[in-house]
Amino acid sequence: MDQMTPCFNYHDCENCPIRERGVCARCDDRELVPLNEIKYYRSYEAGQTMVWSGDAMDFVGSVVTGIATLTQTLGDGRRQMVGLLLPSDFVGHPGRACAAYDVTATTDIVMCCVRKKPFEDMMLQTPHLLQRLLEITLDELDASREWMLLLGRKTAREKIASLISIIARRDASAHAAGSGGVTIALPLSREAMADYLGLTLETVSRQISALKHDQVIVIERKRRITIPDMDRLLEEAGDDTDGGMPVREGDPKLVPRSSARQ
Amino acid sequence: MDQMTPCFNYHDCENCPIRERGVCARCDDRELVPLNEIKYYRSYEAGQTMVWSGDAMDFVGSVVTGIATLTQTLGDGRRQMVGLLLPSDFVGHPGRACAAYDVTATTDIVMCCVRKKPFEDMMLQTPHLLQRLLEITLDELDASREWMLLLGRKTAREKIASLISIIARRDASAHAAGSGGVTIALPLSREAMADYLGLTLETVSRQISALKHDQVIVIERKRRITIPDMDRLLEEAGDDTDGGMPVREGDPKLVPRSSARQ
DNA sequence: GGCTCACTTTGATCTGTGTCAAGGCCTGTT
DNA sequence: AACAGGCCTTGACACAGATCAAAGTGAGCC
Repeated sequence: MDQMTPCFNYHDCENCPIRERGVCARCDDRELVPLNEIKYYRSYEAGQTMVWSGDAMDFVGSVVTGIATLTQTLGDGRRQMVGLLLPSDFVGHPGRACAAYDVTATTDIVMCCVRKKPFEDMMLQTPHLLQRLLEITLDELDASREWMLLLGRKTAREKIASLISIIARRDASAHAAGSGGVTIALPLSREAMADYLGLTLETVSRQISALKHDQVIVIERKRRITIPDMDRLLEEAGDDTDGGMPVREGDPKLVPRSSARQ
Repeated sequence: MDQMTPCFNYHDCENCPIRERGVCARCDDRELVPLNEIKYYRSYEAGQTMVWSGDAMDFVGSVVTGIATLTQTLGDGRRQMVGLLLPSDFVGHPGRACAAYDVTATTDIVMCCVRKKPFEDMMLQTPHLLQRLLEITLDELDASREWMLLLGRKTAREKIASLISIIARRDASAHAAGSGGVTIALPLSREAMADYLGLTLETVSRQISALKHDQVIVIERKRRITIPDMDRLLEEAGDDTDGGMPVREGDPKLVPRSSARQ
């Protein structure tokens, strides 16, 4: 339902930037041939909504370059981002006719698409495709469950620290800064971060300021930060596998109760 | 690491209560033969932890009867339930050695298990198994994303109403009560509900009392409630696809901002 | 029947984060 | 240089839900 402006030509999959990680990663050269024939590229501009939740969705696709988000919306407009799509991530639900989320381009983006029916047919004949899609989906599921822990139980400060550390971990372009630190570009506006973290934009801004004040992060430009001490940041994120003394089992009285978010 | 007390005998899969919905649902009789040979049953008592997060997990399995939960824990003890396992649900991550979550039996439970290695091998040779597992995983992913919306953006009252309506929808044993209402058994303690919803036990209790006071639900016994008017409950849950007037696009000023949970 | 123990409810108070509102800071335009 | 329009930050205040505390309920046991 949008434009279709292929902005560059990967005519063959050989040189595709996501060859190693996409749904096609396990396919051998022979299997790539039919895929090559039915795929097509689609590009969208930053800010554009690629798919509306509830609309018919007749294709599936992979992000080749750029970043997109999956969001869900409540009747009254409250929004929650439920996924962040980076290059090689897959969009679409084989076997389902309608989109379950809004998909929005955060940056200019290029997708490698296949119409749903041919994709489903091909999947039935190509175990390598099926296997890889299962792997990807299982990883997504783990990631979204980790996010549930963040949304349900972390404080605003921990949420921000977690988001930054996740971006730092996934951002291939993150490169070491001067004194052993790491510099990253935030691909999201404060509002998008708020939608991701289940916070308001103001709280996001305040917590970023607080982390800056406490020198956990250094603000280069609004969308560019450096992390002088990654361990410190991970500590702030709260999910270091064990805060210090190794507890578990033992006297249940020592185990604090859940919650603590408010 | 626990007991292995098969408490009943489904020696063949034919009569298995989850034959229609489990990972094996798409397998034909021929494919069932090798599965039949490598599967084994395992049962656990209510309250027992079946798997500890981080421990080696050398099997995968499906819930045959009973209910279990997946939970994640932060270093300081804050807990978040990330999945509720009902009969036919699948546990385990092929291709991963360690469990990512604690798995705990909520009721007495029987699992149909297969050691991981044989399962993986068989999956490579049995597309029907692979296909069904992909379906199950995609559905899980959708469910967990819906839950992210709940955790990030719903109020306590909406969370409780959502949980009750989800249980009502999934509970096969839910049967019509007298005047068109539905009666269900809550399979969870208040504390478990709190862990699921990202709330405290006290807030759960208060909101249940409030819904009772407002006659959205009727409390039979503490763990048994009836829903006189399902539509009313769904309205309280907040995610009716559209609160009334069909908005979207149009004047952006009319779209309220996100958040509203506080 | 009375006791225990686990679970649940209810009350009083506190606090983290939402809400409302005002400015500040870039980047592009004329 | 001045202006406009997006973000982003900061402040003051409100309130939903957390926390601390105590009492109620009900099933199992002697």
